[in-house]
Amino acid sequence: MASKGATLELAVLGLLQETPLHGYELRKRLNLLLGWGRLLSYGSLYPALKRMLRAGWITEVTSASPGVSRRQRIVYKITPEGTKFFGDQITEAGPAAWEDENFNMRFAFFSRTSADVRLRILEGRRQRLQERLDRARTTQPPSQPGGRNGDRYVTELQRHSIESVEREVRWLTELIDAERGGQAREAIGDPRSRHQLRTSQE
Amino acid sequence: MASKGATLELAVLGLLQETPLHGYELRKRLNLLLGWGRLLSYGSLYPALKRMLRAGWITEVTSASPGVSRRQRIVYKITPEGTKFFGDQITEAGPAAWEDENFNMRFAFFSRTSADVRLRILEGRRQRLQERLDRARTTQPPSQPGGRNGDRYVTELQRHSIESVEREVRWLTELIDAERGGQAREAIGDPRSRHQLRTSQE
DNA sequence: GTTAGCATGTAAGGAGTTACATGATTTT
DNA sequence: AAAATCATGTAACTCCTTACATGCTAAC
Repeated sequence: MASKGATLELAVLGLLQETPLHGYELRKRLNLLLGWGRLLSYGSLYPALKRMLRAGWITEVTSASPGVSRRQRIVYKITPEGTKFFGDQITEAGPAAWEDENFNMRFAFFSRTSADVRLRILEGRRQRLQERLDRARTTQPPSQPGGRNGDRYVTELQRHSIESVEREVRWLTELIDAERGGQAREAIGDPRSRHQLRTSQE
Repeated sequence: MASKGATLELAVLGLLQETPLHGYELRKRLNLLLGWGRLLSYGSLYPALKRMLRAGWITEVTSASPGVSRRQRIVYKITPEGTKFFGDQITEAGPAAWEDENFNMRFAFFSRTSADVRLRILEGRRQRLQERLDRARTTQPPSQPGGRNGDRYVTELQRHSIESVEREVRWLTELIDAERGGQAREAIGDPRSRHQLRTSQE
């Protein structure tokens, strides 16, 4: 039953793994983490938290210690079962991991993913996009299906879409190289790499 | 009632405007037109066609003339009411037109949209993306909300997302310039332009 | 004291998917 | 004759949004 689209649940567990949080704060962080489009609504989040409570992945800890703020809030903590579920899901490098809706979330939690799983997810994602490109390139050239061949705007839209996907493929390739380079360097002790992940200044 | 998400309906009407089609073929064309991700399912398309029949936007024309293929198929034709509805919707240059889910479809039918509406939709879309960028840039720098500041992968994901949006903004700017250039050139009779839409070879 | 933002929820409904069910036609 | 693909649908379900409803607390 919990095999399909547990994206939201997983993201919540991922955040709670770092620190307990209440719903309102959770929503803000989820919007930063997942959402480059629509914002998550409360009507989506709170019922999800209820489901997760019932599943035993999280527990309510009504903020009893009015330390910083005396505002009462319902704080959620991850349970050992929740940690296990998160670990299991995040470790799975199957199709679910490289679908459009899930990939970004999986990527965001890559720090808690082993190197080989990271690599397989990145490669699976690239494969998926590559297939999409192949389909697009073969169905496009002959004649637009929109009646007369080659509506200017339709053509331009498709050109831009293809370019966007190509760009993402290049990005993934760089990341894959970096992952492989990282592994190789770990193995042979070489700190250099051209395709490194940009590290934050510190 | 028909103000919200009539994306699928509109796309169907747009295609039927060119030529009558049956469901199966419609799906294939919609997938090319709209879908750079998920494929439209029959469970979504056929009920939509039923709704549109009830609304009076299309009519069934059971393929009585077995010309090319003697296979019987249900062909849908757009009605005058459907044409009117499509025209009204496609003319509206409001927020609905530059949302993520709708923009591509609106763009795909730009050939049937007047120049001023095209321009307003492109500008609205660019504005929307610009706001998204501003939000992203201001909430990002100080310290990641994910606990310790700057998880490498989260940072990389956000960098790539911002770059993607920036790229789309540049694309829109080029298109806007092209539209304005086109209008200006029409007015003053100058055939030159650097930011022209790529035209198909013919 | 009133506005803005924090905080938690529920009910109704929209939009789509998956899985199922069926059968005709074309290609191999 | 079998397999692929064309073609049309329905039922159950998932996931999410909108709109509503409520009340606290901090800042101006």
